[in-house]
Order: sequence, then structure tokens, then C-alpha cells
Amino acid sequence: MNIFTHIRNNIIKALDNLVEQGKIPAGLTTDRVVAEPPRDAAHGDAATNAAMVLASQAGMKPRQFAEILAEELKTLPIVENVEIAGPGFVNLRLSGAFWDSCLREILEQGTRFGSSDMGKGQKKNVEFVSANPTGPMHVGHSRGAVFGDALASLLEKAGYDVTREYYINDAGAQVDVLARSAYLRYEEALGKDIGAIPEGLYPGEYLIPVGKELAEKDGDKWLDKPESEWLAYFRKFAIDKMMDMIRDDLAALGIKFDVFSSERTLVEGGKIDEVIEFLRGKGLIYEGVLEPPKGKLPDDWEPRPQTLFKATEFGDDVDRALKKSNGFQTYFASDMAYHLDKYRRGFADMINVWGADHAGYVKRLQAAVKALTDGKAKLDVRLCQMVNLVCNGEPIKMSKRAGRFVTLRDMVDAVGKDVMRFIMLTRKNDAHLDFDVEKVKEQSKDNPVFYVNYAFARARSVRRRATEMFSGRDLSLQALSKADFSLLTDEAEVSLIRLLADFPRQIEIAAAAHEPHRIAYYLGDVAAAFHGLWNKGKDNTELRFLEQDKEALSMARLGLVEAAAVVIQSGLDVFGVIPAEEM
RNA sequence: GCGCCCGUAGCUCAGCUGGAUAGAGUAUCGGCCUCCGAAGCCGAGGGUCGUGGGUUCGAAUCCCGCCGGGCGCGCCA
Repeated sequence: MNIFTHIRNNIIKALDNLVEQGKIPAGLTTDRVVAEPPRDAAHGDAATNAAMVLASQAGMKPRQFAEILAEELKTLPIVENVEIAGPGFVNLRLSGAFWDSCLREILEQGTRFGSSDMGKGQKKNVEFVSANPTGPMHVGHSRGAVFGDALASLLEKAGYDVTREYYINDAGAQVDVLARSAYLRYEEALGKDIGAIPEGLYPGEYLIPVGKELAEKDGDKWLDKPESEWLAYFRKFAIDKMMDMIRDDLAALGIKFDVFSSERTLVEGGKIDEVIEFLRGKGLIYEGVLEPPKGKLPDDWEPRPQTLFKATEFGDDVDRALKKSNGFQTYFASDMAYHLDKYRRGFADMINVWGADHAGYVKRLQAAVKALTDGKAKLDVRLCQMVNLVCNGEPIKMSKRAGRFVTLRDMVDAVGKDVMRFIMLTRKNDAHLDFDVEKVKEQSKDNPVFYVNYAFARARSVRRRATEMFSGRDLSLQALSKADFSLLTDEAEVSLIRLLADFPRQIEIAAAAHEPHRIAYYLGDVAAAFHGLWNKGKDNTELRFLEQDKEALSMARLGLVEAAAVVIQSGLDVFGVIPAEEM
């Protein structure tokens, strides 16, 4: 439970009471009233802006309104003290019993703690990766993959019904190139000297086994046959192989999709024509000629009539082509069909994760979704910036053309899935990220995942000691939840409890903003608070977690330690990272 | 030319979608291991939040104009 929604509910109730008592006028708009943690803990546990937001509506001064509200809030059982500060903040100090109950809740819920019902089971579709099925995943895909997966987990934790979806671009010219490249490897497998891979075909060695497999399966059946006979067959076979490979790569990163959607299926099912007719019915299609593109003009540009969609009516800069001048469908047209398909499958709330190089495409797709669903569907596009791969400060060069790119698999093998996932999530998605493949392997401060994990490992270490010291005693989370937490009175202990209790709210904030990185920062704070408390116990033996002759106190402190471990584990779980028990 | 993103401590970045005295990490300097794991902790210095206006009780945050950086801009996928 997010304690600040709980507090806000109490404030709203208090306002209702004041209306009943005739102390403030009825009918105030309370939308903007919030309860939140004050920036400075010295101001209390929670602050509300109610007086400042409502005073003018009520025809009072903020301070005056605050006085009245404060009197009413003092009667709440969870409130220990109320103060008015600054322009009219009402600061609440919550009772010790309230914080004890928060700690108890963490231990009772275990790693379920942090879950929220904010999403109310509402369906959300997160489409990510969607790499072309023409080769293995390279490192450039990894950020979007990790981000999308973590965002999906985050939304699940916040109470949404999330579908992870992969859109296979298996309809364009690039998959014909794939088919031809595979055919070449097929010839090679049958003993033909293919020489150098011609320009325009995929040179990667990953197609060698594909050619070999076809040769073993079909023999020389396709040899010296015209392309028209084998192209479709080779294409399907190769695409399936590539998707198997991609699925394996993703699995190595701990990612599993719920749905794979195929562009080709949409095309062959006539869905593109259907969507164009659908829009034509709405009067949003016309034949016309587009303005020449701005900036550097392509050499062969000339005005041509095409089938256009009135994207400008929905916020786009120009109208967009759905059919080329030769009558073929554009990629945008199939994307429209795809998003209409998603909507019809029940997703009125869609998130797409793209590389930042697709930024120019966002507006037109949002315009499309608006038009297709009469504004009933939401589409948020999250852009992931590039990851600069660095090795001890030196940039690593990648070249896909030469077929020697660093694959995602190489990277997972080199640094490990968990490190990779965590690092990718320690930055806002739209900020560039330097990833040093050597430094992240160091077990030091250069490696943010270790800092958090170290706190967890220390917590486990305390538990191991406790089982020795208090052998025979039930030290399960359930048992510890019954400890006497009123014994935890040190400032560092109390502030750690507050921080841990804030986890559900952090999940809600991060989920609402579609920003998983916030959880990484929060976990850093939790780890810091825990390390701080630990070291306080080193300096002052009175504050050590475990003391043989003070069992009740030890149980309360062990409960706090375990609660910290629970929150760290639960937070890392959103990232798909499993913390090590020992380091 | 247009659109999107960005500009916060020497460096790398947070900043809870408008709150109180702008924070971490790193680097520099100074402390803490007879004591639950020093991969850690405590402390110090370091800021015109690019800039100029506007909105209001209140702006790093929202709006507009500049300056600087990045990306994108065909019927490609």
C-alpha cells in the first residue's frame, strides 16, 4: 500500500469533516491536493499542500486554512504531530505505531511487497525489440530489450495486465535479401565455390548452418533453379531460423515474449488494404502529391501522385503516404494495420520501445493511432538512446556490414546478464549511456549493481549469524513480523523504515512515468541507508543488529534487516536481476 | 528550413510531472577495520540549474524567444 495515498485519503476525509462542521465551504475542488514526503526529513514524515491549493477557493488565507486543517488532522490516530510551515504547508509527523505497522507489512508480504493495484488489471501492450529477423541480435538491441522487459515487469507490479509483444518485420525487401543470402550458403553447403559474398547480401557466418540444414534436408533440389521457385521457401525457412536465434538471444538476457506478431501475416491477410479502406470510410484518404522533403533533397526526387493519409489533422507535420507511386504499400501502412490490430485485440493502452533514430516516426504513428481509434487508444513511444560500448575507456568499433558486429550474446557471455540489465537501467532511457565492458566486471564502486547487491549480501550475512546466535528460534519473515518494533528508535533505523515503506509509491511513480530507472536510484538509496546503518553499528556497539543477551531487540533489528533485503530483492526482481546471497 | 531530445558541481548523472536551504556518484582533501563483510561508512570543499522574459502563493520543473549540442526529416525498413 502506498502510504501517501493512504494519508491523502485521510486528509480528504478530514476536509469533508470540516465541511460538515461548517468550518470550510462545501464544493472545493480537491484534485490538486497531494500528500508527499517533504524534501527535508526535519519537516516531518508527510506534507500536504491542501491549504495552499484550497485557500483561495475557500476565500481564506493559506495560513488560516492550514490552522483549521491542522486542528482536524491532529485527531487522526496515525498522526502524532502537526505543524504549519512556510507559505502554508501542513506537515505531519506520523506515529511510531504507524511505522511499525509498515515494517510488519513488508515482512508479511515478502517480495510481493511493493505491488500496487494502481493499474486495476487494465490491459497494456508493450512492444519492444522488434529487430529485423535477418540476423542475431547485436548489442545495439540490448538496451531496448532490457528497458522494454523491465518496463513491462514494472507495470505488472503496479497492477497492470501486461503483454510483451514482438513485431516481426518479415515483409520487406530485407527478408528477400536474407533468403538469397541463405541460398548462397545452401549452394556453398553443396560444394559450390561461392567466393566472396556479393555486395548487398548478408555476409554473416550465422547463415552457414542454415544453408547446411537446407542442403541436408532437400539435397540439390533447389540447385540451378530460378529464384521464383525457391525464394518464398528459403525466406520462410531462414526467417524461422533467425527468429529461433533471436529467441535464444533474448532468453540469454532473461526475456520472454508473450506474442510475436508477423507483418507478413498482416499483409497476406489483406489487413493493409483493409486499414486503408477503413480510413477512406472516415474521409481521411486522398490521392495527392507531397511537398519535397526539407533539408538535403534526394537526387532522384520528383513529385508523384500517391495515396495519402491526412496525418496533419491529427497533429503530424505532413500527410503521409500509404501507397508508393507504383501502388505498393508503404511500411507506414502496415504499421497502421498492425496498430489497429493491436487495438482490436483489446489494447487501448500501448507502449512502443524504439531506438532514438526512429524519433521522427513518433508523431505520425501517434496520429495514426488517434485516427484509427477515434482517440480512444493511448500510444506512448519510449525512445532508447544509443549505448556507447567502451573497453577501459577505448571505444569499441562495430561494423555490421562486415558481419563482425558484437552480438548481444557476446556481451551477455562477457559481463553476465544481471550486470548488463542493471547497468542499462541506471540511466534515463533517452540519455546516452557509456557502457564499459571491463569496468562493469570490476567488483567495485564503478559497478552500481554491486553496491546494491552488497547491501543484500550483508543482510544475508546477518541472517546467517542470527541463525547461529539464536539457534532453534523461528527466524522466518512471518515470525519476525511479530517482533516489537517500538524498540527501533535510532534515527538511522527510523529513516530506513520510512524509506522502505516508500517502495510501493516508488513503483507507482516509476510505472506512471514509464521510467524504470527510478527504481535503480531508489534501490541505491536503500542500499546507502542500509550501509550507513551497518557502519553506525560498527562505531557504536549499542546499535549492532544482533546481541546475544538482547533477544527482543535483536529480533526487531533482524526484522528491519530482512525488510531491507526484501525490498532490494523485490526491486531487483522488476529488473529481472537476482541478487547474489554472498559476494 | 522544420521536428524531437538534451543543457544541473571539474567529470558522469538524479531531481518524486509546480513545493521549503537543488542532490548522488566520481575526482580532490581529511577521518573510521582488537568490533555483525572497509566491495563499506563519516566529514570538507565545489552551483548564475545555458540564457532572457512570462504564468503564480511558489519554477531546475510549465509557456515563449534566443544560445549551444545530439538525432531525425522521401515512396527506405
